[in-house]
Amino acid sequence: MLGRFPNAPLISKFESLGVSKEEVDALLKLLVKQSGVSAGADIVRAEESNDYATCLLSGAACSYTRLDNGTRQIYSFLYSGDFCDLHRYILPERDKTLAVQALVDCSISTIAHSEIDLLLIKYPRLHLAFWRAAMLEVSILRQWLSNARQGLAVQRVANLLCELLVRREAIGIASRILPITQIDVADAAALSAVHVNRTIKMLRKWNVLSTASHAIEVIDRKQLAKIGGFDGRYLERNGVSSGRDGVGALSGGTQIEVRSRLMWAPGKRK
Amino acid sequence: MLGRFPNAPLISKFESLGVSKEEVDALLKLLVKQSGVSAGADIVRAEESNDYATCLLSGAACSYTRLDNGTRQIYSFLYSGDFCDLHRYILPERDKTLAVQALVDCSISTIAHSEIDLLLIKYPRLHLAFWRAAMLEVSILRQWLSNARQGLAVQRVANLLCELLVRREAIGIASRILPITQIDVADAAALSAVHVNRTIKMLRKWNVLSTASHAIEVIDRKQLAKIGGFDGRYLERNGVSSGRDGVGALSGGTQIEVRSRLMWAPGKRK
DNA sequence: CGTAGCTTTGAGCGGCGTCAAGAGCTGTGG
DNA sequence: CCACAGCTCTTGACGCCGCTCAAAGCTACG
Repeated sequence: MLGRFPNAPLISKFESLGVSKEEVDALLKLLVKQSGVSAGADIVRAEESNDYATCLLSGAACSYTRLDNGTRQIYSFLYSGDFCDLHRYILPERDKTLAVQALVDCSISTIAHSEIDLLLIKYPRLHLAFWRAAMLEVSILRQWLSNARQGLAVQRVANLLCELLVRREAIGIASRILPITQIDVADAAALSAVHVNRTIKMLRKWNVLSTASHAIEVIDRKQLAKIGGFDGRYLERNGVSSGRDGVGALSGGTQIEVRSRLMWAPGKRK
Repeated sequence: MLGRFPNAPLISKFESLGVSKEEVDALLKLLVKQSGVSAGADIVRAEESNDYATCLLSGAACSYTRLDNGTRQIYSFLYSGDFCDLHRYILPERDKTLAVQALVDCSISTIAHSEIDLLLIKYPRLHLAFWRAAMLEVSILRQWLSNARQGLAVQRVANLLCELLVRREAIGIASRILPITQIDVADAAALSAVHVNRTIKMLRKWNVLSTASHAIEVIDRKQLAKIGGFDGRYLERNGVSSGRDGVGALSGGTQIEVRSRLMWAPGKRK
């Protein structure tokens, strides 16, 4: 699952952000040291400053902070091709409490800040792409903010699951089984784990999720999008609407079950 | 109040983002057509695409969307020197429902997208500053997300008022009377107007806000920051911590009452 | 086969929304 | 100068969603 074309998602992402193939290649050449991170471990640790940036090559992660009372607040999900800690390049003195944790087994790569300096000067379109990516993050965060404040628990959970589905598809993973624990969902939707469970129970009763216990498997995506009020357009990287029916990429789509890792991540999580 | 040095906040903002005086001047020369917007009117309208960007020279505004049920969702506040619609330059096909509304009387100026193209090429540090500003927005949105999900209404309102205080000071307004209606606070904190009122009532009883009815006047800023769990560092533009006591710029500070417009804006708001 | 972590289910409660009504302030038109 | 309209602010009663506490069943793994 991990092998084959580890750089494909990164390439397609940057091309959709307006970067030429030559420029992406220049970036790839500097992403040298690859390494693995097991599920539950931190990819970027809080209160630690690096002189390099980290790029997620495969797997899935989340950015989060740990509050005083111990709760983990998830702010966003990261997938193949996403940089984890560019804020530490551009604003090194800020967001020191923000960390990134692997949700499943991941492989990552790093690039020195000094190399980025040179890249930006040499390739203005790459520079523009980074700005675009930041603006996309703003857009996604607005969506999360809206989702967090508005509506019932069912809507919030449904919306979250829809985003996960679409973002996984964007990098070529078509499984309808989401490799995420209910606790992760709780921290991302800002609900208690108990109530997330009750909510999922309802979605199962409505035949939107599979009744197969111990896994989150989406059966009826359209219904899920309807419940969550999900509009996938905010996720499309190139900003060009694909002209679908208002639920983003959630219409049809073939499915290739990738059951490699679905639940029960060993998790050295605290 | 508006006159004198209309560009001062913009200059200081971009200088703190690492732009040289010469580059700011180049930007200023292109910000030509100035105009006024009265309180309650839209500065940027939803579902309208422009070929220019708008910069707020004076006053205060908020970015928002209108939900299906009619509620106004406020995502951020804008002050002097902030650009209102750069997302339409960098991602023209997205966030079409996002609008910007003047909270008080404002003066604005515009710059053509084509001019920005040229500026970015000629002045890479300006380009970098725009990226930095976007990252700052991400940082602020994370704070709002955290604030929206965590804690009680009192904390959320207190946190919001603290941000308003600090951001107004950052552009030289030292008044402790906030020119904002309780309804605006409600839409920004995602609470009902009724409950915001009750919350303010409590803060008044605790001598954190003035009991002077019909205006939000902060008396005890330290207490307010404590209640709201406010850490002003996320607002500092240059990213360099000023080494204060953990409540950002909320320590002391002279006050110059600027009562020009405080409440009871006529408001053609729907 | 025991332990650790995730999931499931129940009981009770409290914060915040909703609905409703009234009062205060401002600007407008007669 | 007064009346009116249209805000915003204020206050009360009531109901519900989601949190907390608590305990038990499942799955994986050493």
